[in-house]
Amino acid sequence: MADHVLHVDLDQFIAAVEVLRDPSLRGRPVVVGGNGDPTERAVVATASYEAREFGVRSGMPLRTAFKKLPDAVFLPADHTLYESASADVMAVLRSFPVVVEVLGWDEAFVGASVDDPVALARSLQEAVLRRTGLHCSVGIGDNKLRAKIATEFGKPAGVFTLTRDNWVEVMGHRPTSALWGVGAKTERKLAEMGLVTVTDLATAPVGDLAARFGPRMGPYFHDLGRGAGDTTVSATPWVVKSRSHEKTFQQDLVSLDDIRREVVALAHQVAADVEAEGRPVVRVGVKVRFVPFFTKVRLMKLPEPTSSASDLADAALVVLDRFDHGRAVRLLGVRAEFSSENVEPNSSPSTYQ
DNA sequence: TCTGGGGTCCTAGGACCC
DNA sequence: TCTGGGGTCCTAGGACCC
Repeated sequence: MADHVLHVDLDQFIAAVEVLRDPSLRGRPVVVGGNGDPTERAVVATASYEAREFGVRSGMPLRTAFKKLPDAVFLPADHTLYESASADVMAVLRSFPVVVEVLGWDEAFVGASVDDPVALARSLQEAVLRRTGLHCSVGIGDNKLRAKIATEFGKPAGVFTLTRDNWVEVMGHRPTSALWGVGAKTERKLAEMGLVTVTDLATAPVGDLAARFGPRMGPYFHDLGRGAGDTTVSATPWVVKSRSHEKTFQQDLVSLDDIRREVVALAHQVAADVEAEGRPVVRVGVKVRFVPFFTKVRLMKLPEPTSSASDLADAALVVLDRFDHGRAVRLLGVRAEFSSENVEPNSSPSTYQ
């Protein structure tokens, strides 16, 4: 049982990996996203600190970034390179006597029973830097939520501790969107209830929250306000529940023949992932983003589980037929969902106050 | 400034059965 | 002929995160 939860987050991960590959990029504004062509339909995956100074942000259309900063270095996203760098980092973390739960390419929870978690954090940072050349920040908490939030206060390359002892002092006055799990939409709905700060949320009657957000989300938001959360750090690999591919077209698709052909192509990409996964698919979904920009998803339960590429493509076409066509299409996606049976159930989440 | 791609979880409503 | 509730399955939509 871990006494401390640490959250390790690589600083500027993608940009930093690109600089390692090409040291001449150091100190220059670097923007990674799409195919590296700033005139195409794509968004910024990462902007280096130098690029951020000019207002370039991740999620921003590449065309917008180009207008703000035409002299930046625009690079294509190289997933293979980032996966490899990520694996190196995780291996360094696992070389310590700790439990490592990977959260994504550039972050992980670390569970540890130690007397001095700050010293452990410093050791992790030093080892990651020495063996991979990458800087990271570390949050220390008494649960995952607090550790995750703490990391933001440690950036860049620092360590910050957030526990029940300083939760109210550090977080109480901040907007609810400072919480991991509260986005812009929820922040606005909470504000409509008069709940603006973290302390407002923490002291709101849980019944009011349940009435507004439902029997699970209401109490969940209440817990977030108090900083309560899961303490379990698990090294068990995550079992994926679905596989999908989607594609935004540089020119909108108009002809149904083109649309059908692209759906079949996406279904075959998904089928390749499904085959690699080695588990049959029970539902198939199709996503269509129509012009100008509204998105619909339709799903279908399959008559019986299958991994066959032609079955998946046929199902995707059946689902595609259920859309109202007539508008141009800017994005198509195909998703395959695996059965949730025969997957060990998640251990019941424990909370820590 | 025209808005990616890959995931997860929760909610609500209709259909259907008993 | 009209009318109960409860439970489960399925689908669409919303929200969030990296």
